[in-house]
Amino acid sequence: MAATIHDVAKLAGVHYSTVSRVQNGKAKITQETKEKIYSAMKQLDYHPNSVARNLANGLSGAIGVVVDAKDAEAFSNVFFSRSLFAIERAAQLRGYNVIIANGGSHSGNAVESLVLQKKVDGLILPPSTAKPALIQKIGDFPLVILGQPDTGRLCASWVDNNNEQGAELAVEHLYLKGYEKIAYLGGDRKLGFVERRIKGYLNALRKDAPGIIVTCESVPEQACLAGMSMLSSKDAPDAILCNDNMAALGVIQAARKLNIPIPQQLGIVTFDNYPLAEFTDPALTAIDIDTSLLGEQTANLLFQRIERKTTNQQILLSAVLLQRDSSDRK
Amino acid sequence: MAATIHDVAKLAGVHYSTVSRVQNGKAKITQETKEKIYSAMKQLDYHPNSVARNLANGLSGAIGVVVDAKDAEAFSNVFFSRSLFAIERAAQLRGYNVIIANGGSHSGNAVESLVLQKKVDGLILPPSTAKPALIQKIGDFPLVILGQPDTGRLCASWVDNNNEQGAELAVEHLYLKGYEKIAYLGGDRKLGFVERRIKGYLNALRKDAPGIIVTCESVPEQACLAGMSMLSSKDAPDAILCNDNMAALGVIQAARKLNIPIPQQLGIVTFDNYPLAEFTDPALTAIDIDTSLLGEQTANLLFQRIERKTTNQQILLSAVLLQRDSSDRK
DNA sequence: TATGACCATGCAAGCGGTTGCCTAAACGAA
DNA sequence: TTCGTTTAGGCAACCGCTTGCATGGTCATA
Repeated sequence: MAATIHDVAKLAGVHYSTVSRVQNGKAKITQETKEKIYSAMKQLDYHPNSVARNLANGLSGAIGVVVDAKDAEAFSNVFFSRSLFAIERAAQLRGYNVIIANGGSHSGNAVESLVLQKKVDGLILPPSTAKPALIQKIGDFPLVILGQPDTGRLCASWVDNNNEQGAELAVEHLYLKGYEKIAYLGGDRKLGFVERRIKGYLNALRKDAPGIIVTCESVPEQACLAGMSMLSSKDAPDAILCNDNMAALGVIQAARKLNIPIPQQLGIVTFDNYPLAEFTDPALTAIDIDTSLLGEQTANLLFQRIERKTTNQQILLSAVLLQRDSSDRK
Repeated sequence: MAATIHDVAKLAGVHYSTVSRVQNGKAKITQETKEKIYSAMKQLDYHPNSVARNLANGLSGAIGVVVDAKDAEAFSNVFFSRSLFAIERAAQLRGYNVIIANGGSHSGNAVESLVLQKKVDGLILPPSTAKPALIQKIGDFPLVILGQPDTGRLCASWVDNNNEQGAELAVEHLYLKGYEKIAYLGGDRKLGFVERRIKGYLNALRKDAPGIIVTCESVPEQACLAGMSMLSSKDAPDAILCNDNMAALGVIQAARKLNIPIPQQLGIVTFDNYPLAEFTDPALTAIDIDTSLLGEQTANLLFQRIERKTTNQQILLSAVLLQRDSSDRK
């Protein structure tokens, strides 16, 4: 059986509350007493029981990261997993554990159970789970949304990358490279981040340029079809900003079928920098986000909320452009 | 303040131990009493405090999944994240939470703190973390290794996919397709699973066939170099079994540079079925593993160990071959 | 020497549950 | 009616730690 605080106290010849005080450091204790206690701890290989400690001070010592995944793919989602990595690191630094919970279709329940059963001190949620009803239900429980919520008037903290600015960056880059007619392909406009990307795209277009926007399912086949029809129309674009890597793959296929050389006659920039993007032929110029910073900021915002009830904050992180071959017209 | 068991008891007019008994279901309680209690619970929106419960019965209600990652990439590793998904699902089904912990370089410490501070009831470790010293240190604490440990004589449960059989499957497939001289490219033979794949490869080669094995760093550039030298040697292979998707990408590049058509003059099969593999040109025939089953089995083995101290078990899951274009010679 | 200030440590009441033991009520049999 | 059994549910100790309050000892000042 593992040693408890009582064993340490007995061995050190002090009351167990003294041991507790030495542990938490807050309270003046004689150097002599401290040393007796430390040596007893060492001797017994004492480690405080975190469950008991949490019960006593009404905490759980953990934060929950909720995923909204029907299948394993959401977990493999690079955006999610890289952020998770950063969140975990930030949490470890602060002494918190990270509990991951998949809600799937009924993530509301998973969330409620985590909160109501006091399993976590704070939550990180995806926008899809952070519905107003839920937010209201759990009151002012500390939570941060990882991504910008679709419902505009949501009273909550969130951290997101700046999709609008990312799209502007992409369009400006294409103009700079001498492309003149830029289209947007892919995504589902019902999704908030897609709409924001499109907004940025439209913002950055030249005054007189018509927006060409075609949405499609996020698989290469669909994007290829959409790309072929776009590229063979009479006013075909000479550059395409793709909503994701799957769309970009489809466009590459379409261009290949139509014998349009990339980047000479068609420039491509894609959102997301999945490992994939680097290894296509040609390699894809990508709008990348600092997922590590994203996760770190998210976690830190949450810790602030937990430890001293700060007000809600919203953070937007700028995207950067990774220049690769698909838009590198000399 | 959230309602406690005492509030429920008071409202229902019974002793709080009775409420506890109704909750856990074990004990005969009059229907009438039960109903009073249920209605009080509903009225107060009572949810048991899991921390208190855990303290009382000496558990933590969570399992730990340890990752050994220096950077975010290990988290994005499809093998890991898909397994994690399945582990989480299995855990949720059993009422356990999943705590993820990244050890990084000193994962030993993370593991110890989880165990010694009673934060988890069981652990899932990668082979890199499951060193004999650690295993010994935490005694017979329930743990399962996700992957086959490199140290042969390790007294522990583990679950892995059958790398040896996967390699055999690949070689047989290539022979069946009419390829005759099969090489193995990629990987680091210091890693146990690479060695096991190579063993399977050698097993399946025809009696008189010489093994051609070239290892290299797992990036396309290195694999491309290795592939070019292999393919331009005087006894070049007509098929290559790649240790991973990066190696396969490199081989595709090498073949392209040397104008060797795939699959007509060169067949390729790769280990791992990352999203990437499907979208190369040509699409890669891949040795795939059921990561979902892998995670589920791992979790279930752990729960068995936690709930009734079963003996250690080792499970090997068979790999399957996903036929795609890169080996599809008609 | 008496007085108060100060400080290290002991004491005990929680935190919110679980569970072994005990009791009183209910019931059946004689 | 009486006694023995059964059993629903009350009682209280316990899980291991935190923390407000009480206490006794030390020291400086008057």
